[in-house]
Amino acid sequence: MAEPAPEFVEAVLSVVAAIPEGKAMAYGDVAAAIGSRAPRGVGQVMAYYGGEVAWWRVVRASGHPPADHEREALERFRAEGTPLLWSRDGGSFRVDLDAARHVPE
DNA sequence: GTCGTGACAGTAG
DNA sequence: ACTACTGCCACGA
Repeated sequence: MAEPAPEFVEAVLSVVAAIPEGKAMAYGDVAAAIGSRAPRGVGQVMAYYGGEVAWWRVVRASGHPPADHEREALERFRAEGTPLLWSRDGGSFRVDLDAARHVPE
């Protein structure tokens, strides 16, 4: 599998690590924060090095958590008090980026 | 230099 | 709410 370049990885991890508790960022926002436009590249890094960072604070532009990881993410969000928007039946949720969006310097 | 892949984004229906 | 399509960038082969 394709292992991302250390520089790009370091840049992504740095941004993700800078997200405070109760906050969140979209993949596109992270990419923009490092001066790139590769939300997919960010996803690649998370897939390999996500175990060393708060990957749950990185969600899609719609606020949906990463695929196959929403259960883990939910526990983190619930523990950190991240603003969540639940569906009417409570079967699914999404992060309220309007309130939880972290704006890097 | 080209192709396939990906924890994506945005728009259209 | 959903699916489908296109566009984007980064990486390994």
